[in-house]
Amino acid sequence: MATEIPDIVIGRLPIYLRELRRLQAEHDKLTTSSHELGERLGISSAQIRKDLSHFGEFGKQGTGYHIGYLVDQLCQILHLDQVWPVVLVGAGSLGTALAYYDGFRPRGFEIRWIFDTDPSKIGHEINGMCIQAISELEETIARHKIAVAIIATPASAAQEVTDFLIESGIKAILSYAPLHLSAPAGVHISYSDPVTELQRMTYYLG
Amino acid sequence: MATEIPDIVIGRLPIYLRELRRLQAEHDKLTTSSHELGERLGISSAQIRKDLSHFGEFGKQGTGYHIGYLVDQLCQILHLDQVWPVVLVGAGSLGTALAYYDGFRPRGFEIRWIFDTDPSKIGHEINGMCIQAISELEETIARHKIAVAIIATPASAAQEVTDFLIESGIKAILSYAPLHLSAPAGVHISYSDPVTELQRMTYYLG
DNA sequence: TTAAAATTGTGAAAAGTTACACATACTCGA
DNA sequence: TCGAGTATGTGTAACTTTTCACAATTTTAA
Ligand SMILES: NC(=O)c1ccc[n+]([C@@H]2O[C@H](COP(=O)([O-])OP(=O)(O)OC[C@H]3O[C@@H](n4cnc5c(N)ncnc54)[C@H](O)[C@@H]3O)[C@@H](O)[C@H]2O)c1
Ligand SMILES: NC(=O)c1ccc[n+]([C@@H]2O[C@H](COP(=O)([O-])OP(=O)(O)OC[C@H]3O[C@@H](n4cnc5c(N)ncnc54)[C@H](O)[C@@H]3O)[C@@H](O)[C@H]2O)c1
Repeated sequence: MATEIPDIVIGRLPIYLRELRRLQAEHDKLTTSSHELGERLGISSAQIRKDLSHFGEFGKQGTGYHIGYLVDQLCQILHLDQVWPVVLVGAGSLGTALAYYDGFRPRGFEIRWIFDTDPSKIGHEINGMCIQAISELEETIARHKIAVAIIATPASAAQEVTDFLIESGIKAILSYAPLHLSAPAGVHISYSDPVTELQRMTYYLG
Repeated sequence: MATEIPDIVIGRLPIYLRELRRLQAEHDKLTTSSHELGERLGISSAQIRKDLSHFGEFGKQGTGYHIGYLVDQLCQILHLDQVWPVVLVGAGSLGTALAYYDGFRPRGFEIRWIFDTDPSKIGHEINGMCIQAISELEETIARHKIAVAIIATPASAAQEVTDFLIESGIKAILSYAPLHLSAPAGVHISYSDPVTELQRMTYYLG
């Protein structure tokens, strides 16, 4: 039980959490089962049970899982018992949508600072936040001990931005720029590229 | 060689293609090697060779891969020797950013129609496209034989929209709504949820 | 011409992941 | 209290994916 937990297991926990929250919002039922959860997510119940068993025994035979309790446990495991402050770099059309997005806060994240290099954007406000010059990035991250950043710059700037973020102390980056980023061990990077997702699907279309 | 190719292999091909295009744009070198490509992507060279070997022998011993030729082959495999017309559902802040995004076209996709249910949005233009009522969706998809759609509606509408898209003939959907969607076999669904990505990373942060 | 270097494609081994199936334990109603 | 039903947690088997390592081929340079 104390061995290294596979990344692939960690990756499913947020999905479970998301669906449990939906169950909480929909039903007034207090419990669910690995079978119900799996049914709703297209995942086998055995897999859900095995995944959760890496972290403890959260269920009860005959009954299933208490939804609220499991949500709490998953939040603890994923370190979501706090709101993570987030830095956004790139205040273009995507960055602006992200800055206005109200779906981060209730799930544990909040974009609090926005940076850009375009002098015509610096000083303008987006959703109550002032777009700041990149020159202020390092001190902001240090002062507020920020660990999480989102990159929404063009691909051409993304590696340079990444290097600077990491140098400044950022430990997790979600990048929307369509390229692989290099980072030292200990820094976590996720990607969101709609085109690779679409291309993956068109393989299967005649 | 003629057996079923694993999904996980298909999923890496767009990444290879993306990096090959970057190589094309950067260098004037005409060839690359599995080692160079792997180095740039953080993937082992053996994996790249094995992946490609599912589809044929594209390389040359001692030399590596001709970049242009490999790009062409990957485009053929992924059915990117055409531009796929795409329907966008949901003209909110994210949908608007997507509608303006100029990164789709050069990689094989083009958003051509935008649908929404909000009467105050219908009739307005985004990037030269008129926002249309959902009631026109079915006929548009049929008339233009559209196979690909992007969902950028709130989660609460997404399953209903999905059902309608599929009923109308859509075969591949990229959804930004933060929930699992049900679809019959033969319909492909991909997801983009920044929060699950961030949550996956915070697991590793103290 | 020859030897060293580079590089592929691939069979086989290793590692990782998922599915199976069942002992165990709780619930509910008679 | 009992028996039927439900559902967990898990050891093991089956399957999938990655890595290894090398024969074969081409390039390069002496
Ligand atoms: N627009 C979309 O819908 C969409 C969708 C998916 C992915 N993306 C990707 O997201 C990224 C942003 O897309 P966008 O459409 O918002 O682009 P955009 O051109 O509208 O905005 C990019 C912003 O980044 C800023 N920028 C450039 N260099 C910078 C630097 N070194 N430091 C800080 N800021 C810098 C620019 O000034 C600009 O404000 C791109 O990589 C794009 O490929 C966009
Ligand atoms: N804004 C972001 O940066 C962002 C980032 C990631 C994911 N998302 C997700 O993307 C989706 C859209 O986000 P948003 O911020 O653009 O929301 P939004 O509220 O700005 O826009 C949603 C749009 O969908 C339309 N809509 C509602 N029901 C519809 C229906 N049945 N058919 C067609 N259109 C319908 C609404 O009229 C509205 O125009 C949400 O699910 C959100 O969680 C948004």
